Amino acid sequence: MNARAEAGERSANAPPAPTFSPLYRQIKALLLSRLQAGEWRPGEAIPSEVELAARLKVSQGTVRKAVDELAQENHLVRRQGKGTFVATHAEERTQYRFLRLMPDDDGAAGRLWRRLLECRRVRVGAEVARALGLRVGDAAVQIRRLLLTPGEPAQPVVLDEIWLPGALFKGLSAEKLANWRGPMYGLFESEFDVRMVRAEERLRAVAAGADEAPLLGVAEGAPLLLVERLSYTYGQRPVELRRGLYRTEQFHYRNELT
Amino acid sequence: MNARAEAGERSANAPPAPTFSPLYRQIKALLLSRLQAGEWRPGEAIPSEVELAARLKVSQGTVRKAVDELAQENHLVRRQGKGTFVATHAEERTQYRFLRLMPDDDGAAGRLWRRLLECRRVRVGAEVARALGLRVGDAAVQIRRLLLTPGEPAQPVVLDEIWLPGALFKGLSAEKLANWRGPMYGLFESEFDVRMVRAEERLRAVAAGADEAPLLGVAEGAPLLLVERLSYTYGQRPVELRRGLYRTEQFHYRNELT
DNA sequence: GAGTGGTCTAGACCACACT
DNA sequence: GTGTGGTCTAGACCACTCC
Repeated sequence: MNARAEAGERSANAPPAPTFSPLYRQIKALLLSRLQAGEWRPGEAIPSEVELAARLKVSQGTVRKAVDELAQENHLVRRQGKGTFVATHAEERTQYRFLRLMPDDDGAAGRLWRRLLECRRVRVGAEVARALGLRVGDAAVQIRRLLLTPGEPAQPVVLDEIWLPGALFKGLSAEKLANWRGPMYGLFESEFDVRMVRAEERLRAVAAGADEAPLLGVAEGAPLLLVERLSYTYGQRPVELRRGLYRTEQFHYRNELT
Repeated sequence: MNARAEAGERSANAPPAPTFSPLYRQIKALLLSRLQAGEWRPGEAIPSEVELAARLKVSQGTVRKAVDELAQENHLVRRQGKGTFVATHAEERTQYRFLRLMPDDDGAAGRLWRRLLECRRVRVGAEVARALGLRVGDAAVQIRRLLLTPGEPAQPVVLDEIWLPGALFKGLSAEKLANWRGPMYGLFESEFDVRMVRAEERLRAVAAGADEAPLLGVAEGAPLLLVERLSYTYGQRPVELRRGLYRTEQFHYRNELT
């Protein structure tokens, strides 16, 4: 594809084009579609700005603006002197990008331990189906796990329940999950080619139910923070539903408003 | 000040300057300091890019990059064909910028009604003093209010408790608050020259206490979402502490993760 | 038409990383 | 040294707003 040609069409048309978009946005869209197609893997470098500019027959400044926006949106990571890389959840820098839970005292946040409770294939009900864009009865992987404070005695902090579309996560098993070191989203990237690019969360306060209370070590009826997360991959496609119950006596959910 | 001269010094020094910062960041800092000094009021236009470029003896592109970042950080608002304006909380577009509470069903969010419960001058205790950077015993304004669903019967949704440094909010009274239409932060801008620039929130689930439960129309011990907000003005200076208790049966706290 | 921000270009030079 | 991203410039032209 030649982005410049498209730009030419744009300006050539007499009436104000209804779908006008500047050249750098066309290039941004092109790069996004290549990322979506998996042309470069997470952590890999994309071609340099000068090379992209030469190939697309535009100036380096135009490529730069496109890449700037993609970096801003966490699709790419720029590293001066080295190149521009596809963002990944498997790196120190961006690990737990989506985790907003923080210990009250300290900011550095000693990481939490994981304990897998369950991982099985299920058929989805109406609610999960709607959220993930599936049909009722479609296959899904359901995971339940605990996050606990490190050390002894380990205190449970989070009870997560996760649903993933079965079609995308074919070989996912309890064993794979248990043996994986690092963030779960890193596993999704490397084993299933699913990259989370953004997520929406809805928070509520709820009372602990009879099922959850013992797992979290609280009394039935104790207040818990319910965090419902819907994660999206490229193209606004939802690929993970997560329902977390957080104990917030020693931890809090941190948010920055700008 | 001549930004260019500073840039000259920077490059002239033989050793790598420890405080190196690119020209556009110096200009950004300059503009920020002028905003902080109140040179232009919220909603007013700042000088055009060409004018700033001429005055500062830099190219328009450099000014543009500085303004771009300030717009990104919500200090300025660009309007094509009109100019660049100082951001304000008093506008339709940015009203309730910091309010993340949403009704479950609908996205458009019918706005909530306010009922002022209390507004009085107090001396701050240790906790509030620390948060606001005051000394124990310093003066503060304490506000308590309810947010309720519109219509009849009105359902209480939020119980807010707010502390403001007394020195900054000298003439603030229950009357002023009650008569004000529009967002509270708009009142702070126009009457007290205090502009909220960013905020940090900490969320927890708590049980309704004996004091709050009747005000919110819930049973004692019912789960509530506790939202503690610390708002900052220019220069990382904290100027508001807010402690909100949210009922989340029909509403939720919405957050976007990127 | 005049003035504003928005896009695009081409070229120079700087800062950083690898080799 | 070579190649990468980062900064800065100067100038052209486009899109939008208001008069």
